[in-house]
Amino acid sequence: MALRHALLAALLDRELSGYQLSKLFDLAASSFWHASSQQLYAELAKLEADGLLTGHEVVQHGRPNKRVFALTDTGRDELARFTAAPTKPISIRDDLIVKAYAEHAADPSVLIKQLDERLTQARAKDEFLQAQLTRLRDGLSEQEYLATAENIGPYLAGTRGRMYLKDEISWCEWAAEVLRGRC
Amino acid sequence: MALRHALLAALLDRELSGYQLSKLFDLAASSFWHASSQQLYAELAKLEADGLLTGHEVVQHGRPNKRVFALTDTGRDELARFTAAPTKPISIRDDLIVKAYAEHAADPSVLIKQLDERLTQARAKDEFLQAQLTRLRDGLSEQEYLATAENIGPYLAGTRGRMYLKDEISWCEWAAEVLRGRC
DNA sequence: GGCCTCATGTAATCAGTTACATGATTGG
DNA sequence: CCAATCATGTAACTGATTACATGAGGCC
Repeated sequence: MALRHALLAALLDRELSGYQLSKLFDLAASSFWHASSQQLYAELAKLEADGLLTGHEVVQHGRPNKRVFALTDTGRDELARFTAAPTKPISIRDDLIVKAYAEHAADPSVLIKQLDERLTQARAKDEFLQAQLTRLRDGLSEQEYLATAENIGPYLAGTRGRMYLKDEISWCEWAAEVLRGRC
Repeated sequence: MALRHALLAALLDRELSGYQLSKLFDLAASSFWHASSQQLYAELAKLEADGLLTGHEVVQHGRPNKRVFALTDTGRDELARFTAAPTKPISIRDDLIVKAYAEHAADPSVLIKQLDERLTQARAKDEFLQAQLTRLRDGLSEQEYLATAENIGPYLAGTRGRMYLKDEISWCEWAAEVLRGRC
């Protein structure tokens, strides 16, 4: 039930369909949580069955109809309860770091290739995310935005996502450089 | 089988027991992978059954005997194969970021408390990890160490871990400050 | 005598991934 | 007519967590 609260948070002040949520939780697009569409539809059904969400059909023309979901009062309470509960720290579980750890057994060029690939991916994601944050700010400076905006949660989360991506970028650059220097 | 390769990497140039590995993969201590002791013993058994590791009893006096594990040639090959295979990017799945995303529904003071707690944990972990890295360098500067040391893998991985922790520290500080400024 | 570290597991459950599946509509 | 986007799932499996369990020895 880990995705559960991420879904409640995503639906906090808007209604979204499973498909729209699958865009938000997309691996490339999500700064705060990732989930596959299959997992999303399954969890949405559970959340509705548990009374934390209500879904209703939206008739569309020119494209298939959809079901959008909204928080119920119970859902809102559950989200508040979750927020107040102690948070366990996580650890990164990234195969790329394991590969770096095993550098001693690896062909350096193979490892460098992996680092370069990740670097490219991270740069692309960072650009995307930066654009999203800029759009959120809507012309305001960060300071103005954070002081005045109604709902800054997504901006706080997105900023954390960008920090992670920036680390990926600098670590990959640095590690690849170190390895190149040893060949 | 995700822990699998982390275990192979950890045993790359030393023999360790399940218990020693459980220290290495401890939530507070692990810069590159986390696993519970239960999971470790289960995975070690599988790895031995699959012929990637060999275990042998070490008789101790003053404390219980232990079984230490070493890589087999097959295990070493598997690790090389793993390193060369494409690496999927991961996404952070951190409840704390979800809580920040849901800031709009939360009591600010509750969220600030959560950020402060995480901040304290991250600082403690970072100090621990910094000490580990310093010990690895053994008097050398980072540059010297990285240029001359035999096996720099753990240092590369540990550095990534520290970057993550430093982000946690600055993000928690920043977000808490932003929230305090809005009360 | 009680708590901590060392040492190793079993069993049940939960969370997430992978593979497979379907069908409508829009745009080139 | 073919590919892309919109829209929603089922089923099998893998990986990780949680709860429970045991026993020896050292230290205060």
